[in-house]
Amino acid sequence: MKKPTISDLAQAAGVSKTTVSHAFSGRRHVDPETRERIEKIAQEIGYRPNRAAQHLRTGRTGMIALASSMPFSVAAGPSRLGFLMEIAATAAVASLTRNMALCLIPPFQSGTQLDAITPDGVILVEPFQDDPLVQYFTGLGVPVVSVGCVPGREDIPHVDLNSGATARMVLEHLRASGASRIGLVTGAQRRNSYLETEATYRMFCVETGIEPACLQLDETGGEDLASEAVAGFLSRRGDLDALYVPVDAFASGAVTAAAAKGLKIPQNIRLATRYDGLRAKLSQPPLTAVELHLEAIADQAVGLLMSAIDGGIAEPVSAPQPQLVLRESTAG
Amino acid sequence: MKKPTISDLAQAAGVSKTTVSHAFSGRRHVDPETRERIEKIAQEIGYRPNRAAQHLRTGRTGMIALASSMPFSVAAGPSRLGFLMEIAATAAVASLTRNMALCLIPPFQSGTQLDAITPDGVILVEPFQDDPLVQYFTGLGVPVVSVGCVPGREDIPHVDLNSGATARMVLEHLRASGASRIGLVTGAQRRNSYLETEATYRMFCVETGIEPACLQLDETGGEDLASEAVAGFLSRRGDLDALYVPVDAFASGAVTAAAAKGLKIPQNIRLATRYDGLRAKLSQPPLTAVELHLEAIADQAVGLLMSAIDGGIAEPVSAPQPQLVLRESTAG
DNA sequence: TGATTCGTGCAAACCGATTTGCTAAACAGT
DNA sequence: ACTGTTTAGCAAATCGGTTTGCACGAATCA
Repeated sequence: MKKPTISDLAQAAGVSKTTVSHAFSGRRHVDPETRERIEKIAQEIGYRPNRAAQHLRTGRTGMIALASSMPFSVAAGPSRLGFLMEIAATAAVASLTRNMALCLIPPFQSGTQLDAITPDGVILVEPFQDDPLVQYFTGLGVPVVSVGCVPGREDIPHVDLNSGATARMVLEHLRASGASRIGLVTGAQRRNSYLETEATYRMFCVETGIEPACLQLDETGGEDLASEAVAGFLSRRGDLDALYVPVDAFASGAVTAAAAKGLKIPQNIRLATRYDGLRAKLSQPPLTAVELHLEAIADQAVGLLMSAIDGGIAEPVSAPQPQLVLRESTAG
Repeated sequence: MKKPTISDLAQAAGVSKTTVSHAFSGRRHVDPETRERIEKIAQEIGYRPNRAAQHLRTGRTGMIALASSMPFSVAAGPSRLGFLMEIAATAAVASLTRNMALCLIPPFQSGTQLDAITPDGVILVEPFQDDPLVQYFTGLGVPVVSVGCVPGREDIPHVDLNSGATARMVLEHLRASGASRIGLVTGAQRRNSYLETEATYRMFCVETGIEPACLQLDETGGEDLASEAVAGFLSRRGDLDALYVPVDAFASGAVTAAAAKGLKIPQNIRLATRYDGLRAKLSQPPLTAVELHLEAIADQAVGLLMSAIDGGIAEPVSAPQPQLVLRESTAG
């Protein structure tokens, strides 16, 4: 009644374990006829290699991990979860087609026991500078790739989110739709997307003669903090007629803030965000956002990680061109 | 430079591998003094047991899986993801504190190779009758627990979602808020929550003399199908003045349908849903929903699974009492 | 013909833990 | 003093694969 082992299969096929192993791995040539016979019998008796035994010998666990350094359930909560989980869903499929399991790493809590997880590699979603997760895994010798560059660690393979290009696209759209004084609201953490966005914004301001207006918010504050802070921001900078708020939870807060101040969107103030999740879609009015192609990005990240694991050169890749999703919040 | 093994540790501590193993597992007594020395040295040399080796010997992978039989990215998409992922987030933490990894199983595609995943146990979220995932894993001898009973498989340990009680609570609230003819919109799949909800609804109708009005929608149709179908439903049953729509994506569709027909919520028609996710919160108007305590439920599910794995008796448990979250959509 | 290669397959070592059976010493009870 | 029991610890078998080194026959080559 026990699961058949390689020995059972070898015996049934009248060959040695070695031959069976080679037949499956292809690491040495075996007679095609023999191979076929082995495969047929394997089917019949329902043989599946024991992962643990493979792992023990090869050192590969057959597992990759997905981690976000964003607070998992706190903070922007369901919203950021959306972002992470869209990636998770695709990554899970991509992993499985490569015969790997995808496991989830909840937010890094000091002293967390990550011992349970010994992945062959890790995908980090939008890590920040000196992210402890990066340090933990690289210290363990586990290959790491990130979605969005790790600031200061350009050596770590990553899927480039093109945040600069995204920012420019959004800013130019805002201007084309009639805005002349555009403000920027980002997170206070040092994530690459924020840094690139800010840099591009400042450049854009210089080019167009806009006086920069930046607001940086602690991510853990979430929507509530944003609605409060943006209200204050709009009071201080009463001249603003548009906001680019990449973090969608903050954008939700901005909508509330505008409403509280009696500002109409888009008549008095235009608003655009980045991640095109439920928040952007269900907002009143719906928010102009950016289609980031998260599915493709997740696929790329998994592919990148695989080649990093296989020891190949894992050159950073660029995500597909982001695309504007025009909605009422920036209607000209 | 290699990772230290149990032999290295044994040698360093001047004992045998056996003693080291026992010192950690506690399966046999070792002198407290010896144990302390071993632990101290383990710390120093950074010893961690090799999971693969443990797995091979014990048959435990140290991994549990979370699967939803709901289409993962299709269908209700981000919305259902919300439901699943709130559970995933908590379950991941709960697993890790038990020194287990949580891995994600994307939707079951025919012929999927789930070989990559050989978990010690599986949590299924709202499975339906004859769910292939149930059959797959039970066939493999992997313990299964579910969030929401598997219809027809009361023998499988589960966290009872109390969908009947939830339905009654919502229905009574709708009536108390002034509705007299309440309709029900559920999914066509045979999930326990739908079945219980419908049964309770019918009973409620008998008790209160309401003529039942049920609509069942294919889940894969998502919000779009719902908005279309609910519009038709409302035309056919022009007398309805309230709807209970447990699936939040369908509830979103219902909102659209009502708007299209010029019906005001809640003045002309009241609307309540179940999962209190982004959709309910961001809807216009915001929807009355039910706080299901998904975090607690996820915790319970993990606990239940652990005892099922350890061979203990895993009695079904009941989720915490659901609570109404009153919002504008059912304002009296 | 003898040397060399190639194709095919086997036996045995190995990966790093857990677990079983055993020994030797210390201790207790009569 | 003798038996019985506990205590502490070790050696070796085991889990199920992968990988290395070698053997043997057939084909190729000089």
